[in-house]
Amino acid sequence: LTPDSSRRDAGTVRHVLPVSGPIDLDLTFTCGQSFRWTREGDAWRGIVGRADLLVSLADPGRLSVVVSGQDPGPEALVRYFRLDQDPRAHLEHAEELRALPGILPLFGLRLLEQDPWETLASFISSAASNIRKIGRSVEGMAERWGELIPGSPRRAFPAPARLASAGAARLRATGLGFRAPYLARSARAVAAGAISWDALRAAPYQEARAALTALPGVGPKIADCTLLFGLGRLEAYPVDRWIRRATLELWSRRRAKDADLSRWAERFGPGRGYLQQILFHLRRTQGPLPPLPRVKRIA
DNA sequence: TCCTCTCCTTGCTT
DNA sequence: AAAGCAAGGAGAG
Repeated sequence: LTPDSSRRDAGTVRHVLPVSGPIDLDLTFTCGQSFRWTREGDAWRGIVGRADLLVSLADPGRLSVVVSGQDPGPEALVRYFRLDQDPRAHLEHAEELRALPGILPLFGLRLLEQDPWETLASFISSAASNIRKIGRSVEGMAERWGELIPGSPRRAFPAPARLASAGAARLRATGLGFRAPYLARSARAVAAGAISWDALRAAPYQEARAALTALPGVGPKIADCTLLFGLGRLEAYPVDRWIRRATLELWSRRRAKDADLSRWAERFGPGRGYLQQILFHLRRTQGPLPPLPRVKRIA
């Protein structure tokens, strides 16, 4: 335990952790990277692993985390919130975007390093859906097949084998729709050991991406989301409808395809996943974006 | 091989 | 009320 960690009452622990760089909890939890966080007054409550967390800003630069259930410990919390990294360090190659009105406050958006399986399953559920509905699906799966979390009314996200044995029909009944068979089959594959998360963390980006797209219901976009949000691969840059719109508007590229946009984004460096998340949020909340001064054309 | 089109659930919005 | 839309992917042609 750090000097700032203390036991409050039975089964509850509080950690107070220093934060490097800006942090905006509202942005971080609503931007669509994670689906189990809800606002509770000035704090945010969410499920991480087998823990129920209540997160708030204790004072400037310090994060308070009250834990029920299985305590991840301060080190794991630092990793989950990337508290030791200033998000702005990942945006060094995106100088031209500082000119965009309203972008500076978005640097408080922090990419979370989440569980890879939960991330994969969540984003398989996300195809042609929306953030609220994805949240309901994820919560529904946890309610039905997740393990109990002591001290919390909610449950952990179910392991691959649990969803595999649930089967497509029951997943469909949980609101997964046409994505249910994809998720059931991918769960079976993961439960059978078809994917090694450690190998994906270490592999070259394109290889890791190819391994994921081999799963049913996983195309380039969902593979990139899994790499970015679940495997700490900040060079992943998921291209979805919003990023497509934003990129076409900012750089006036009307005929570019998704693969072109992925390649285009390489210019934003190894931390471009951060930029993707910021552009995603910017485009959704601000509508059409003004064209930037032209620099280079998409190949 | 690559492109384009359609279909696939569901629920909320217009 | 019908149509559009929502962090897409698979399959056909």
